[in-house]
Amino acid sequence: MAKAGTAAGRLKAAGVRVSGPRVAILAALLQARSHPSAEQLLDSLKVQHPSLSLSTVYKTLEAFLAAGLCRRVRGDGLRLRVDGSADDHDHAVCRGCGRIFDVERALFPRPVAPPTLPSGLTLNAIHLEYEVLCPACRTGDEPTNHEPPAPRKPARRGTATQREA
Amino acid sequence: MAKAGTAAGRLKAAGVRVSGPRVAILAALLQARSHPSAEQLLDSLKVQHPSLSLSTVYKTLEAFLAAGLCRRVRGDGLRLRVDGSADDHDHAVCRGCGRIFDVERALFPRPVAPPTLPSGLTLNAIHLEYEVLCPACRTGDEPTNHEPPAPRKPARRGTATQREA
DNA sequence: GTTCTTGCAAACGCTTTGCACCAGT
DNA sequence: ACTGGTGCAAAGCGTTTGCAAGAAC
Repeated sequence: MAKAGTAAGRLKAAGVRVSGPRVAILAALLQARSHPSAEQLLDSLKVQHPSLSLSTVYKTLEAFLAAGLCRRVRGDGLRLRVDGSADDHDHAVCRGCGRIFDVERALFPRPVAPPTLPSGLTLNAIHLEYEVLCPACRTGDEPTNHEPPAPRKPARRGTATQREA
Repeated sequence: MAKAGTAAGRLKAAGVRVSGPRVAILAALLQARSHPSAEQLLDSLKVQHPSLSLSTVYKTLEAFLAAGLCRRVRGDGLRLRVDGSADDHDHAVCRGCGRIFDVERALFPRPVAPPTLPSGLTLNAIHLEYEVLCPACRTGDEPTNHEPPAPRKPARRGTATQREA
């Protein structure tokens, strides 16, 4: 039986069927400092698992998400990004390059839950996200693209007063 | 010259060229209680502007975003949703049906900004989002889909411990 | 008259799905 | 032996783009 800390062990513990691809994907996820997209995961695994396909990555991630083995990150908008660490923390997204950084939740002391939301809404969770500029993007004033191959259409157009909610 | 409050007036004030479609789209945006997607906007305008095309809606929204006439909302994930009201407020997204509700910012008294983020990140903005259950989705325990035709793959799978960041 | 917008159609990127084969239990 | 994961290819959805005709300035 696999040791508790290993990827295989975690899979068993979560009740997901163990397989080569799954172990590899989970391992990559756990050791990833970035918050990889499906394609980034595939790329990082192509060397050891040349036969691995993108659809397997997606299906596997869906299984992991359902099992609570990773979390979905909002990030740059229109692409799936996952977070291998299960513990609660917030995210800081760089406006320039789209990279996602982990932020200790304690940094932003959040109230215990706002009294009542309008029109009978039941609060489920509060999601907090920091929009930041990372060191690399700050020095070079212009968005210095880095890690992620830049999603479909991230922060471009330095023209006018553009804002984001 | 168009009156200040009208859609045409706002367009002029924002320095965007005025045109039939633009006036119509902005008007629809301003009076929309929901936070429409591009396609929802198109649908709501098809009656009065049958020739309006989806690509025009997208291009127009991009112009509006750049001019600060509306804001992008994170919402349900993989679809563009816009918010016609320019003033600062937060959003509550229903986990069941994906509808987006406005929330007064005052409801969540946010600290003035956390001191420092890790590794030299410069704070740009803090985004706050409530994950809620709306009255309709709460009574019918199962996600009672409503307004938006349900995006690609929103909250489904009642199976396991699924979570979201 | 010049510049920008419109609308069509086609391309695009990311994600999902169907299906036959294969591996885990 | 059975259930469920894998990989391929194709479809799907929302969005973007190229281009010619037309409208705003």
